Amino acid sequence: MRATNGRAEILRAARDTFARKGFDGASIRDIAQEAGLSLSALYYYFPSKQDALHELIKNAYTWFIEHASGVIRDAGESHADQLATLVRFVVRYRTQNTLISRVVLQDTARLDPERYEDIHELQRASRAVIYDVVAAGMESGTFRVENSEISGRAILAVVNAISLWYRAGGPITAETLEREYVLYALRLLGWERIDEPGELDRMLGLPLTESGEADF
Amino acid sequence: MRATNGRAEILRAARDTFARKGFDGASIRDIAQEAGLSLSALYYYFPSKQDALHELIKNAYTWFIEHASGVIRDAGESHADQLATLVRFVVRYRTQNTLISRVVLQDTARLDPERYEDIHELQRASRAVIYDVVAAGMESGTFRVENSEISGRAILAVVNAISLWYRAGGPITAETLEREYVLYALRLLGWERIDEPGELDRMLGLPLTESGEADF
Amino acid sequence: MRATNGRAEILRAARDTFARKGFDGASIRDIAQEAGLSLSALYYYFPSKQDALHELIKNAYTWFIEHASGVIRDAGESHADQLATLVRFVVRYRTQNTLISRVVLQDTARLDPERYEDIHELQRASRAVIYDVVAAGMESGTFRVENSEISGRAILAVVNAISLWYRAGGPITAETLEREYVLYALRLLGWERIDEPGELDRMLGLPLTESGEADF
Amino acid sequence: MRATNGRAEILRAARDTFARKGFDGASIRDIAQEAGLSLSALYYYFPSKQDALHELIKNAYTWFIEHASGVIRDAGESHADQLATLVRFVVRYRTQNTLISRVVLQDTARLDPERYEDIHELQRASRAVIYDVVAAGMESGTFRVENSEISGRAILAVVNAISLWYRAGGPITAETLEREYVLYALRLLGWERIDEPGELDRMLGLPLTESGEADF
DNA sequence: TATGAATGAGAGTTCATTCAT
DNA sequence: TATGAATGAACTCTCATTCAT
Repeated sequence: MRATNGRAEILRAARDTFARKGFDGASIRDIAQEAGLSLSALYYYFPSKQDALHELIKNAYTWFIEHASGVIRDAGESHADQLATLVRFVVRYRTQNTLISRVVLQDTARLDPERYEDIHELQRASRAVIYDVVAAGMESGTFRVENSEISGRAILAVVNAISLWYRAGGPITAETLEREYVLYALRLLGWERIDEPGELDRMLGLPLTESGEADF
Repeated sequence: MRATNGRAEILRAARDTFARKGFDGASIRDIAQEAGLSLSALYYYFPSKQDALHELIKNAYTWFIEHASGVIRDAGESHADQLATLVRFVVRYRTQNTLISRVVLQDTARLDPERYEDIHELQRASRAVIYDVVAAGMESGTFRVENSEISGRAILAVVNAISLWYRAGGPITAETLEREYVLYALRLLGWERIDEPGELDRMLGLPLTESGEADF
Repeated sequence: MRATNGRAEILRAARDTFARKGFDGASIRDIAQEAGLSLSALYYYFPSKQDALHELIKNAYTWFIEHASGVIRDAGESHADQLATLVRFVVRYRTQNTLISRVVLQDTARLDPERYEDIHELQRASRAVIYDVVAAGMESGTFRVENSEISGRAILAVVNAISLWYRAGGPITAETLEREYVLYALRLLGWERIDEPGELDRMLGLPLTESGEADF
Repeated sequence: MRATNGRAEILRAARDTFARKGFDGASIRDIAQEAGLSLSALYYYFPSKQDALHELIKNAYTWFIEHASGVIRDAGESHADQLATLVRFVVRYRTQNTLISRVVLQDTARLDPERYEDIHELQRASRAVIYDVVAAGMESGTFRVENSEISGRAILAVVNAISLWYRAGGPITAETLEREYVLYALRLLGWERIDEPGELDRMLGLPLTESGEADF
């Protein structure tokens, strides 16, 4: 008899297998083996491979959106502080959840149109979290860029790419990334005070209780 | 002569099909249909699906590396100018070659170990083009960052992501991206002069004869 | 008490599902759903799908044989009257029990050899009911046919086919069928008096207390 | 290398296997084995199991309809002769093509709605062949029944049932069936002259060049 | 050059069935 | 009585690939 919970175990196995081989390259048999279950057991919990992928991606976006809002709220009134905290939060998330991050990045396009619908909305909402902070900073005169979507997307591109190459225990630490990416993001947005002595360190000292570790 | 150039037609079909469905999601039959050829015709030109992917990716990297060096050379001595020109070149490449860009980005990981070997080298060389400019700029005091790999990778992440969302004819033009991304890149590297009046426009006026359009 | 009589409910569900999809096309899950029970509940009552089919068919034949004998007995001494009454009885049965009739007709051949054994006997006995009346009529000079099996089987073919196309509420009523098929059967057997005025009506007026509706 | 024609061989194998096990009970592997081909070879010729069934049934109805019309034409003006010839033709068809007959009878209901559409039309047309003769005979006063559909369907039921029990080489010959069924059919329709001496023999002597053996 | 025919392996999925509770 | 969880075998169908022509 198995100790672990079937459903969660399968999601974990699916996540790992998709991350390694891609959705189409991962067979249901691969996932079953990774989960230590029989092939047909997967079908007891998920009606199809697509459904497993959908749940994985949905959970990831949902978790991210829910926690990101709180993180910004806790960062105070300053738009620069909000953005810095958000970048730190995403860096932590991406470094601590490389596998699901990779799946979301590379396999969302494999969802069939039907199952992509709600994910599309979540994607929007997820991107809006950063776009909104940038837009607010633009209006308040904090950030000097012309288009919050383009600049927001640029910042996202940088942090999202982490999942493609980052490896825990490698030469580049998560802490280094946190520091550098906060610096890059604020420079990119034209917030010159980031280069004043102590300013970057102050931002890295802002409270960020969220560990960034998702529980699925 | 051009009518049914088998080999080229197949590569084009493979590129389009891989871009749309991913390597594992694309069947050889899909490619044959897209190419307007019979299944077996593909095997006359390519011993396997992996070989087609390999050739596609190899061509892409080779073309990029060859042309990028020239682009930098033509940009003159200034490291800032070199970097700006390089960014402009990559933006043009990514906006004009979205399909092959997508394949390289999403399907390089599907190459079998054997065929990945030389590609790995090309990837390195390709990244080195930008790392080297950044490193040179750091040494000369032009750029104020601590790590050329981290900052170079950040810039690459921004421009490479273009292929994931950019659509010709969409609301955001390639010209806009060129301007914004040059701005972001130089700000990110701490080159403050980019925000002086006229400087960005001057850089966008630098000669860049390369169209960015690859011929495969 | 009747609310969820498991066994009976399952038999009903199996009958309906087999009728609609055929034995091999019907899954145990289909039946469970139709019965409003869990999959495993079926196994509490029936050791296998084959057993459910077997019981269904056995019940049908048994019920038919038991009641048919009585019907004939009640019809009096005349072989023509006996046959007419028998035809009427079968027409009623087939129109009122289309589902089980369809199952018996189309799925008896799906019984495995072991379980077919006793059914085979019941089939024989069931057919013998009509063969015997025809044979008796032949001996008494009432019917002018040469082979009671061939002619009996012909009459059976007509009435059995009802289940394949008859639909309650459709343009052709059960009463019409009763009248026409009695006429056809007696004509087919060469009993010319059926065409004398009033004779058919008299026969349709013969007592037939059996409703034809089986209770399984 | 195989001597036989792939497509035809597969149709034959499908026909035999469906006849023996039913559409849902027959696996594609069964058919492949029966055809002496690999599993996947079947898919070279037929896109799906449903398509093979559809083609089988379509061919059968088409062949029948095409030949039946000619048979009636050759039978002369007499509606009784036409009907007798038609019955003889169907008896021959059913005794000589038991397998495809069984498939048509038992597996037409397994066609998916889409593929059933044109078959439905063919069924209608096929039944109309006999309904039309009966109706014509009714109008001319030859036949004394009230409803051509009901009586026509009754005659069809008798001849169609042949495929369910008839076995070449068994105790009952095809010739016997031809004679008996012509007799039954005409009696059933109230054509009393069939019982005049020599009449039945004359009818069985009518020309019927069609062998009844279909070539698929 | 190019194709039609064929194949073994493996894909996702469903099957009847079992068993501990 | 009834169920949730699980399984091995089998299902239809698609895969990349081969080969004779």
